[in-house]
Amino acid sequence: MHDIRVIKDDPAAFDAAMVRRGSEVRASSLLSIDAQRVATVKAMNDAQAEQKAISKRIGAAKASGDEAAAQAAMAEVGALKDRVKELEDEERALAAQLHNALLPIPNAMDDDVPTGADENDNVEVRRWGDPRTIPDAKDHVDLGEALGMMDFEGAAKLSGARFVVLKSDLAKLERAIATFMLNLHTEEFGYQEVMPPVLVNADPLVGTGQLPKFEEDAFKTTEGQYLTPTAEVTLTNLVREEILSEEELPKRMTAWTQCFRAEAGSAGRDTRGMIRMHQFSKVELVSITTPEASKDEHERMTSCAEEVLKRLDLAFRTMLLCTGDIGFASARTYDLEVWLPGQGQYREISSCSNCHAFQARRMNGRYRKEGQKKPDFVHTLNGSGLAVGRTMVAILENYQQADGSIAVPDVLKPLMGKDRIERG
RNA sequence: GGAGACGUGGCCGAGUGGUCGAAGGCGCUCCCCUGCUAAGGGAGUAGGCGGUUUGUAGCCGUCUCGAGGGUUCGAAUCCCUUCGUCUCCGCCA
Repeated sequence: MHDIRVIKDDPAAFDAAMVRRGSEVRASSLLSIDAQRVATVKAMNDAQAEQKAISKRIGAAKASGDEAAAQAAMAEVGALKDRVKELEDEERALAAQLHNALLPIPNAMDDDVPTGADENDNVEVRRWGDPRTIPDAKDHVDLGEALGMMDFEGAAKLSGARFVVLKSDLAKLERAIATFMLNLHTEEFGYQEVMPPVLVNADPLVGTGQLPKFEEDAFKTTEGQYLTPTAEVTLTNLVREEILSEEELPKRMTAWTQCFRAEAGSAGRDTRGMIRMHQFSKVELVSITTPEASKDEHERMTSCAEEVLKRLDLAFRTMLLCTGDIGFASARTYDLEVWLPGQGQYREISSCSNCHAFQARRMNGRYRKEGQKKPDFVHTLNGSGLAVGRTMVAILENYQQADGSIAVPDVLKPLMGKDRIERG
């Protein structure tokens, strides 16, 4: 969410930021609501002060036994009471109107975010590893089904399309991948492991920006709660309504959770295989930092995600997303794309975003700077470290053997207890 | 799910209709005193919004005692709703 006072200070900058976003929102419409609001607040405060003063006189008169003076003052305050209530209602309505107008507005982006229309305009910033070329490479679906460990038909019977049932060593591989990632992030990078709920109220989703604009992407229960599309929601919202001390920052958290997405806008896209599921697991990274530290933290977080791919010896490239591809809440985003020999292309496996104070303002997450009285909003960052399902896809396709078996990456061998996955 | 109790400032804890944003204690900050591995004295110590202002300093107004609504000239204090916590029972992984 944007700060109306920042918009007021420099409406032209806000308008320019929205033009880059392709948003039609302009400062003038917001500022006129705010001007009404401020005028109403002023009138309301004045009326409240008057009412309060008279009420105190009544109290004093009663205390001194001057019943006549008390009655006179009570008569005086009668009309004022309605006026106060009227102004309070008006103020509340205008504040809500402004709030609701600000909520669907996307974050402003950093100046160095490249201008572009869609993912084709993203800019490659680095590349690691040699993309494997495998003769007659199979994709993960053929590999997994041939092993008898990846069952889309069984999943369809249970839950419909875009679900998968993993069995035997692939079920175990899911667990091994997640454990490897969690161990790396907690033991080497200082992230605190968290096990959050996957069912949340609406407020946290408003906080991170999934609501109100993207309601159709989420699964909602009959109780009015939502299945979380990513642990970014729960981890980030842990600082909701909090005022942290500066020493607590940066706060780094990681969680392995199931993620649920309706994929409402993706009909027909990636319908084959495990790339785009309604349910998948992901190891998420979240950092809460001071405004000064978020830029460096963004680089650090991205390198933490990259390290996972390096240790798995999976070739990847790091992309700086362009203005047309970046997410709603993000000011700057790196995507990691892993090489998939079965598909002959790089595919997104992680997305690391710096949201600045955009989410913090929505959830009122703040910190107090040492020696400073007023609290300030924290900066929030989130990244996948990594998507577990897509990592499995990458391992299957990159480590496939001519006989259809899968070599286990070195770092996963201890967790798998074997160095090859083959049909049993 | 049933019954009951409770929800106050960083923490503990008073306050059951009148100047209470709120006693007292602890913690913390600053100052003073003391010259010793401790104590004493003083001051300060929530957040939001708005105004004033060069200013995220100060000052002024207002709102907030889990949240929302109501009664009243006036509510932390009364009523309703709701969320949460605890205890007992039931159920259960």
